[in-house]
Amino acid sequence: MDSKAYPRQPRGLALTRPKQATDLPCDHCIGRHLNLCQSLDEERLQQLLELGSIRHWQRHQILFRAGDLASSFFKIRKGLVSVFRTLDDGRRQIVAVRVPGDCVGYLDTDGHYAFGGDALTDVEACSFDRRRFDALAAENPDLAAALAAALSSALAQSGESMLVVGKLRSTERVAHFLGKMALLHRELYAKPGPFQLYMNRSEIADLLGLTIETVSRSMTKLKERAVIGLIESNEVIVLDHAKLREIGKIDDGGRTSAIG
Amino acid sequence: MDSKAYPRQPRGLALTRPKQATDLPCDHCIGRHLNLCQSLDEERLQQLLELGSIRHWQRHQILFRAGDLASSFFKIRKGLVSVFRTLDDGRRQIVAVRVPGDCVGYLDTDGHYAFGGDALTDVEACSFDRRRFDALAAENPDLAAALAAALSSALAQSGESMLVVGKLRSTERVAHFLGKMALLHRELYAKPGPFQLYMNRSEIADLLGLTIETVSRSMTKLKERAVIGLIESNEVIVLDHAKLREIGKIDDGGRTSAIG
DNA sequence: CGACGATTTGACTCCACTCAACTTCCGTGG
DNA sequence: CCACGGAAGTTGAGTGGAGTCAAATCGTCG
Repeated sequence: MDSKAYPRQPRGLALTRPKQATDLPCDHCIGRHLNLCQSLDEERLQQLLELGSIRHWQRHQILFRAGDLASSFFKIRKGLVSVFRTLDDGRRQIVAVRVPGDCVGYLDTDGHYAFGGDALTDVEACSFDRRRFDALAAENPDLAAALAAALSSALAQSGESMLVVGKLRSTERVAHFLGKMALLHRELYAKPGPFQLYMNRSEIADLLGLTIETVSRSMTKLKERAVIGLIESNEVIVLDHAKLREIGKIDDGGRTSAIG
Repeated sequence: MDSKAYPRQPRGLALTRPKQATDLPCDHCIGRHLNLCQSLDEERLQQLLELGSIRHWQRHQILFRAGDLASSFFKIRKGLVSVFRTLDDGRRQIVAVRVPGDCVGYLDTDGHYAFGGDALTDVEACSFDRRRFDALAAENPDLAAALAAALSSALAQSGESMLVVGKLRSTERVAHFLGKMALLHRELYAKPGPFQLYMNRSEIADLLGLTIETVSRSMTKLKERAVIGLIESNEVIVLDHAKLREIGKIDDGGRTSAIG
């Protein structure tokens, strides 16, 4: 119905770059999900390491493009990656934000990437040949199990995101996002205080299924209610964690930790 | 913000029951996803079969409840299962609809089901002990690979759902849903013609992040435009497949087939 | 028939989108 | 040094689409 084109605000390279993008700790420090190196004997470990090569991307560079041949996937070591899908008319939905330790680019339809992958910050990732990895996994149950665990975790996160986008109001969504980012920050740095969002309003909007204006207004509301404080537009401090979690409907215990 | 309680229309047992709910073909007929019995030797196959026991549920019965101890998961043989999550105030989001061949109840946080599972139709499923299955998978790479494939597929579907719920307008969402259901119908029965939705307006609304009234209005619009026809409120015939896919933004080729 | 549940339809409201102006913040160059 | 331009973000006014509330219709079952 009424498929008018979305003239999308120009999504060119941002001049302002997050101050310490590459400062995000690497996965080995925090050991989240799919620890590919776990419990493999010497020989297998060697094989796995041979498959992977470390690569780097700058913010807003593309790791992989939806529809391209999915020859390899990536295990993030540093930085954040957005996984997204775009409609012909320009509407874009960020499906997940992946963090150090996560894998991206593993999903394919018919051998082609099912989603696109963008570097939200400067990114360092280990690139694995998909075919050879699968072959190795087929002979190493532990590796396969790790993969299944990672996929399970991602799927659970994805389900939570569905709830957020499908059922929460705009300010609730933004609160949810900020709450999850705060958790991520604590997990990565194990310290409270202000933190970077690493995403601009446009990216947050595409993640939450809102517009940049609505995101901005929601942030203002949360600021007015003294739930958060804004150091800069991209730097946030949570003033009332309980309230933020309540508004954002973040189940306490906070075991499911990523942003997805 | 303003978390007023949602008085939710009574979701009791529906008196009207889909005519041939148990008529949905079982997985062995169509071999979708995670074929657990594939490529196992005799001994392993025997072990696997010993883990599973076939169970039955009626429409609107609960397979598993979010938060309960996730002692076992289920491979659907007949029928449809909705996987959902509920907020304290009653808002509910159906995260995925699973079909014969799929597995449900595999996702857990800390050993407890991360989502709830409802029978959308009468359901026949094979129940597996989670712990013992994982142990078997740890020794059978093929099994683990099949599991990973199933999870990958589910994750890709989940991503597509995010796009639908996050970026499509109400009528587009309903069109998407109907298009996917039509595909499912063709896949299960390999024939065109009218088909059952197996879901009432309330369930469709909870799946698409809409209200029952909006779903109803969207269906009326599609009917008025001669894209679909309604035999009964629950029985649909697609009059213009191309148009339906166009409105619902269903990428052609239609390889990704499930509803999730 | 009468009651109830499911769905449809109507009237109205409100939240989020659209369009537009304005502010900030940079960086560049006169 | 300040002027200027561009990009990101904020704010405002107005619109529209989906939600809310309510009534009407339809179908089924007792």
